[in-house]
Amino acid sequence: MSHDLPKAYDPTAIEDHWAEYWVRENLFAVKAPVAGDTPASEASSRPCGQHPFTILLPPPNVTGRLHMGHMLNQTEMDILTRWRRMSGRKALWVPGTDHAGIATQMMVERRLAAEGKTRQDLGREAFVERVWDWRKEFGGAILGQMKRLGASVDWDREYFTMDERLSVAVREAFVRLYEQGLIYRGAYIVNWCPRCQTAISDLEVVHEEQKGHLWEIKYPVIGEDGKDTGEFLTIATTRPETLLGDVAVAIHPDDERYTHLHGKKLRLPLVGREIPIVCDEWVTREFGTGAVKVTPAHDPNDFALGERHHLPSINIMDDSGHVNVEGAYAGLDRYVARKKIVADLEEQGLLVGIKDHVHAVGHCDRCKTTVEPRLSTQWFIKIQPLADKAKQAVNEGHIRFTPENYKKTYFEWMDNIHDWCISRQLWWGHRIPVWHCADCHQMTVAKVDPTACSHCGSKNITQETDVLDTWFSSGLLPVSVFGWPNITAENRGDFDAFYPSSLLVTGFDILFFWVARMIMLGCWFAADVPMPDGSKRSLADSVPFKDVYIHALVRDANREKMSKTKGNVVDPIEIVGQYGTDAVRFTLASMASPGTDIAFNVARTEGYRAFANKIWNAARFLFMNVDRAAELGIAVDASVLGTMPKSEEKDPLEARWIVAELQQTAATVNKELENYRYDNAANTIYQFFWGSFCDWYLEIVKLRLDFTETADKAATQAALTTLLSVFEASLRLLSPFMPFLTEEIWHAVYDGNPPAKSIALTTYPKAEGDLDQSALDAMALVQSLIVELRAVRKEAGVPEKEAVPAEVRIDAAGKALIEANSAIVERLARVEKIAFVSEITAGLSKHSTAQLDAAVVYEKQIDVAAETERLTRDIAKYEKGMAAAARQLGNEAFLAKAPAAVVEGLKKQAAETGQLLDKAKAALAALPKN
RNA sequence: GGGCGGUUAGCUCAGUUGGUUAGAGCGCCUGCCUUACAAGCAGGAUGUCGGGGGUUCGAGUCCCUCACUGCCCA
Repeated sequence: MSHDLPKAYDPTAIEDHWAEYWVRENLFAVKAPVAGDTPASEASSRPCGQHPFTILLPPPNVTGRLHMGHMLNQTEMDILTRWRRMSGRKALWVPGTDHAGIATQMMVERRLAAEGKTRQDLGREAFVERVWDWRKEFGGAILGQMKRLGASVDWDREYFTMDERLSVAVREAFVRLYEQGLIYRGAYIVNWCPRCQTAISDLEVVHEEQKGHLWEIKYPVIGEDGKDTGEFLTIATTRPETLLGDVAVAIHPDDERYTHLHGKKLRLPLVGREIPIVCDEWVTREFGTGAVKVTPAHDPNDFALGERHHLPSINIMDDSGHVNVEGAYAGLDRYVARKKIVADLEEQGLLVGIKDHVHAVGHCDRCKTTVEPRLSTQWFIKIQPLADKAKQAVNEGHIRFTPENYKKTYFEWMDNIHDWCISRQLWWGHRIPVWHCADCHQMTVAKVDPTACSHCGSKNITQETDVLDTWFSSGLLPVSVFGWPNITAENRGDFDAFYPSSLLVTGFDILFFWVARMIMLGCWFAADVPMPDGSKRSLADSVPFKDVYIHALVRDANREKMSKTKGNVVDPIEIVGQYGTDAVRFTLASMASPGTDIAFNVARTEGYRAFANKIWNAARFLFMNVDRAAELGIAVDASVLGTMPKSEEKDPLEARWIVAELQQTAATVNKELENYRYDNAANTIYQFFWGSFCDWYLEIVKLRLDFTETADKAATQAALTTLLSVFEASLRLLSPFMPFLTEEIWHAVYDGNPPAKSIALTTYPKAEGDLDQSALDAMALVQSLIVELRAVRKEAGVPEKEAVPAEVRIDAAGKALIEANSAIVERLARVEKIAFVSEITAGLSKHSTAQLDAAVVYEKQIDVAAETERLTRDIAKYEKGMAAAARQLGNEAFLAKAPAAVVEGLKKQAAETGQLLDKAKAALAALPKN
């Protein structure tokens, strides 16, 4: 690595190289501890900081491409993982993908369709093989993108939910739950997607408000004699086509309009079937006509009502949403059937009215098809026992949510949880380990494929065709990636070391899909794994993770949700190509305030690319000086690198100051990261690097870098040493946020002989020892003088390059400080000589702070108008401040009740403002009148 | 219908348990190619903290209410 850096920072020139290097060198792999390595006694007595930091990547869909949400998610995880690793903890980040049942099957079916084939043409086995082929070829895309972005994961541990070892866990979990009586099979109303032709869970249904109609239909009342009485009962429905499956009409028992109809029967229009009128308090009298048709096979509420009244269920639709009952509507699509039925009703004079009606309609999360509630035989998990445990885990504080609000959302859902439909009518996924016997019709549930029925011994058995919901397998990941269920004395090292994981970082959109289910399944199954010492595992040790950090959504610059249809999707890889990974990461980090959505604006990214460039150029400046020093035989002692820089009393002010600033910055960054305040942490570093290090320290240190023959070589060397050590520590501080840039420069700092393979393996800066407060105070005064002198120069119209004499009024201590550092003031404020006066010479325009007055001696006429405006504005500001202070200080109650420090502070401030006000008034009065 | 949030500078957002006269970045205006950086340097302007009421010595912060707005669940 050479000190020769191009003038402008070009991320594309360095990023690919480091991304490949990190993977190739396998830098972030964490070896599996040998079982018994961590005896229980040690495990429980380890100080908290020594626990490995373990984090699981929320598995992206294997068919997916990286989007901005992934990048935010991964940036946050990478920052924390790199930070923890550098802070001395063993840090393990496990990556992987999930098999995405429906999405992947769809993908492969689409390819088959291009060949003019269907999956049925291939048959199940050949089709699944095709999916594996597809996965081999394309399934790595999203992880490839992750590699490019430099995620510091352990690639040796990459998982895929269909892997053999994870499939073993899925089967084990199913069998155990079944044996515990928590899995059952039955005919219930489920959400059916007619396009995907599978059941989906409640969570996979997206409800959308939609304009529809409320059709009012007359049902003829049948008399005692079995003939129509001529009377009608008018029902209201949003789905007239399901009339074919009606088995009753329900009214509220107390609805006086219909009391006379109790016990009567109706004739189902178009069908002719006799159906009863039932009374049920579930009916809302105010809705529609107060009479509702009951179709148990096609509506969950009707299903429940049907159960209560022992009504039959008539399924009128097939898998694809077409009418499957004989007659005029047979084979029609549900919406075609609706039209025809409405038309027929109208023709028969049974259609009373059509009203506009807005209602929520369920759509398939995956393909947006309107979901059909449909009676079918499915597999369910009896969720309550698992939910109870999962609630307890959060209730007792074993799992913490950030932001905390999500705890409430979690409980809200857990308290209203329904049994989980886990079967899917797909071919791609974990096939349910149940075998049906053709002879005794019993089911055999087994971990190992059986050859005979466990009940009658018949060999005439066939495996269940349904597969499991993908979330069933991803819900098991926290236990399965660390070896469950095979936790034996020999191979339990991973589980002992890494379970429970430390943290889960994810979006709120999968809080229920995944987070809640991991908690349920994790608590349930881990509880049965004894602790390393053989003792029973507590709930605290059974949870899948200790912390959950929920991040927000990445929106576009106008705060709109990104969507393909709107065309406002920002492709992270594309943006990274333009601005560099580091700049995009920093953008996301600096805006990642918990609970707030991120409006992604490239203007911001541009700003952080500029930041990267700033650091790049600071490095160039440094190297230039190191090289010049080397020519004179001045070398920097490399032993100061890699540590927390220190300063001594004898060091120049700027050296003591920048070290103190670095201390403060490191302390703040560590604290903010501890609290998941990526935004505060990033902004603090930005402020330090640019606002303190570059704007002030570098400018001052130029004074010390004297390479002339007469130079004080020791002083130059000391300055260079501080410069380099602070810069190197700053790189380490920034590294989790900008890993590429810092890696590149860090290697250059060591000129090809780095003490480690990567900056990511060095030590994170941490505040040490006492803070040099006097240096901070002194520098603040020097800075304020420089700022005022610059301002006053500007107002006096002094050309930028010209140095002018200055006048300063300040107390004795201040004078001593400024005199000792006059070279700094002269260089940065561009003044040639400082005269200390008891009063600024009349006629010079001056600037004042509470501590000092400053002016420059310059011939140019004062711009009276501008000066008048400025002073008038200042006076208004000070007067407002004085009024506020007077109001409070004049209040007896305030003086009596407010803390002394607040009162003192206010008094001091009021006194300072009073002085500034007087000075401003005097200055205004002294302005020449025109 | 139930629940949760948001409303602070032109834009995007901070603002810890109430405490001194409300902050940042970007953008904007002015002047500078000052040998690390024009992706830069220096200086500057900008707010009835959504409206109303209350508690308090003191409210951007706590309570009530209204308005607008976003999300989740049914």
